Amino acid sequence: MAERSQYEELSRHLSGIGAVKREMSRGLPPECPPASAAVLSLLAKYGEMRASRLSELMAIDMSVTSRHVAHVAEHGWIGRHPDPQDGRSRLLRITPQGQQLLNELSEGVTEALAHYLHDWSDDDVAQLNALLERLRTSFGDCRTRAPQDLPRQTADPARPPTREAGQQTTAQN
Amino acid sequence: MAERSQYEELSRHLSGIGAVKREMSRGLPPECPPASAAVLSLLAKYGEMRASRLSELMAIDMSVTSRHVAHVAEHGWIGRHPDPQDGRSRLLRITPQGQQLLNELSEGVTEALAHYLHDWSDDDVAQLNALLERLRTSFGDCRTRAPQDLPRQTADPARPPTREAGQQTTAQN
DNA sequence: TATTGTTATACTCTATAACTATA
DNA sequence: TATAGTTATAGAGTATAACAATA
Repeated sequence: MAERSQYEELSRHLSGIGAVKREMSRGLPPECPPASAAVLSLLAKYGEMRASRLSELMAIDMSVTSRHVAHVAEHGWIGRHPDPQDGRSRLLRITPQGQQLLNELSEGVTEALAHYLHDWSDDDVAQLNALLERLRTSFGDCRTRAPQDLPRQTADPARPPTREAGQQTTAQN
Repeated sequence: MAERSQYEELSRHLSGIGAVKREMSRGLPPECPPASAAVLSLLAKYGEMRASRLSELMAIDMSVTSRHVAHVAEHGWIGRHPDPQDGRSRLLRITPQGQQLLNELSEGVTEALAHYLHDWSDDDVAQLNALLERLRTSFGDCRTRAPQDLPRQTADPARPPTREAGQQTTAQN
C-alpha cells in the first residue's frame, strides 16, 4: 500500500506518458497509424486469433478493433480466414507483407529507443517492462473481476455521476 | 544498452498503457475531461505559469494547450492574469474552485489506484514512478537537444518519409 | 522581425448504439 | 435468445497553418 502523494504522482505520469507514445509514433509511415502497428505486433507475438481476443489484448471496444482490423486487412497486412469452430468469427493472421512491414517498424522502434534510452542499462529497461506489465495486469484483473465495484467520484449525490455513463452530451464543447 | 526484443516489448507496453489511462479517466466527472484534470494538476504542483510552459510540461502543441486552458478557464477553475513581464502572455493560476475540484479528483484517483494496486508495495509504486519520470526525461532531453537528428523510417528512399510531415491526406481513410 | 497565443481545419483513437449473421 | 462482428455517429486529443497582438 502506497501513500497518497505517490498515487497522485503516478496519475500525473500516466497522463504524461502519452507524449512518449506520440514521439515514438512520429517515426511510423503515414499509411500505418499506431493502432495498425499495434495490431500487427500482437498478431506476430501471439499468433492468429479472433477479433474478440485482439480486442481484449488491446483493451478497446470490439467496434474499434473492427475498424483497425479492416484497415490493416485492406492494406494486405493481415488475412481473415474462416474459423472452423464458429461461423461468426474469422481468424486473423499476419501476412508475409505484414510481417515484413512489422520488421521494418521494429527496426525503427529499436533505433529510436536505442537513441532516446542510450544511457539506460539492459536491467533498467527490463525493470520498466516488468512494472508496466504488472500495471496492466493489476488493472485488467480488477476490471474483469469486479466491473462495477470500483471507487468512483459518486460519493457526492448532488453531482452527476461519472463520464462512463452514456450521456456525455451533457458537456457542452 | 538493452536488447532489441526488450525495446520491442517496451514499445508494446507503451501502446498498451493507454488502457490504464482510459480506465483511470472513467472516474472523472463529465465536465472535466482528462486534459483539464492534467492542467489543474500541473498548475497546483508547479504554481502559476504561462501557457507556453504548460505546453512544455504536457509536451503538446501550444494550440492544443490553448484550448485546454480555455476550457478550464470557462469553468472558473483557473484565472488568467496579466503578465507584467510580457503583454502577450497571461499567467495561469488555479482558483479556489479549481483547487477544490482537484482535491476531489485526487481523492478519486487515490481510491482507484489503491483499489487496483492493492498488492503493490510503497516501494513498487515509487520504483515505477522513478522509471516513468526518467523515461520522460530521456525523451524530453533528446527532443529539445536534437529535434531532427532522430532515427526514422526514412532509410528506404522509395517510400514516403514519415507521418510527421504535413501531408497526411495521402492516407485514404 | 520574432514570439505568444488563438482559431480553423483535419486526423486518430475511442465508445455507444443499432444492426447483421451465426450459435 | 445470445454472441461475434460491422457500421454510423459522436466526443476527446492532437497537429498544422493562418492569424492577431505584442516584443
